[in-house]
Amino acid sequence: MDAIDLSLVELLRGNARLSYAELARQVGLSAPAVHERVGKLESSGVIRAYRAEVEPEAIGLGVTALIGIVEDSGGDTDDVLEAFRVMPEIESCYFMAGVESFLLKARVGTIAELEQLIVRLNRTPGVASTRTGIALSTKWENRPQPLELPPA
Amino acid sequence: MDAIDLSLVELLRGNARLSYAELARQVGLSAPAVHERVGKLESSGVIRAYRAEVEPEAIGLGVTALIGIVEDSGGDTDDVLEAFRVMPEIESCYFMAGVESFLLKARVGTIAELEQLIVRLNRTPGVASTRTGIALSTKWENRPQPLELPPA
DNA sequence: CACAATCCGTGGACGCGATCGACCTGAGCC
DNA sequence: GGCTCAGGTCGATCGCGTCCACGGATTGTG
Repeated sequence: MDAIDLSLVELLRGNARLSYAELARQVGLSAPAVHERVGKLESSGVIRAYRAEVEPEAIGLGVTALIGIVEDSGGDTDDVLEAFRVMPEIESCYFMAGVESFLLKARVGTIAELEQLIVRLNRTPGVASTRTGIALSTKWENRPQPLELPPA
Repeated sequence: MDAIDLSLVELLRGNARLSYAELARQVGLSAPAVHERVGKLESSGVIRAYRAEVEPEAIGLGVTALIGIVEDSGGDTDDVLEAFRVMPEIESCYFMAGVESFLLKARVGTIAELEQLIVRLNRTPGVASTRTGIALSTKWENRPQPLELPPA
């Protein structure tokens, strides 16, 4: 991970569809060299995926909720996790410090669907209680932050 | 937005670097037709961006926090928002229903940087208090959910 | 020190993909 | 029926992706 790798990562975070030729021009290498570097970034797991970011309303997912989960004292955290994993509405899942073991970001089409999701969560073995907050609007999301070179 | 557009969106959410030729094969159209459709999806705002998803630790952002913000009764929400907008550590910003007006997702390199961020947030005019939760681990994040065709 | 091995790059070649323009077809409308 | 328009296909051109052979710097070693 040198400075050129960081530049490549930053460029691809801004626009994942840049051609290798364009990346090469930006970082001052040849296209094959960039191709190889990006390949290594992918296989080493630095770059996990390339995703199109879509307006959620346009695909029928207009309701965003953030849900805190308190675990049962007797529950198995891994079982709870697996139960969450198969719920497609849960887009993000963080394991947290604090009373609430998990914080989930979920997206659904309607409030009714959100209600059903919450019921399912509360019924999940190992879940003691849930606390749901509704996002009235998303000001921004997953904004890539500018990278700074690590102290040389 | 017909079924083919939805397929294109779903394919690009899974892999933003698919070629137009490959997309064309998948949806059963010609490459120029796909090119035009995708162009329209972009300019109509359905597709907002193409981003490489990067392992945060690899770029020195190993600490993730979720921060609830309670606003001052006298504060101006827009001013608070603008103050948040210029803090690059804040990757996501949701305007919420409930006592906490905002929920922020922030990423920093160290706990010390998180401390500084929280201090800055508390000093921001219009902010009455903050409540910070630290993510011990991210189980998954921004998982694209499978699209279902809207009821025809 | 000389040498070999390795890493990381370049340049050339070739086939595929992106993209443009011309043309075709079906639906909606006078 | 005939116009118009939207949205597609086809064909051609040009640039890009990708493979390969080669070269220079760096490092480890007898």
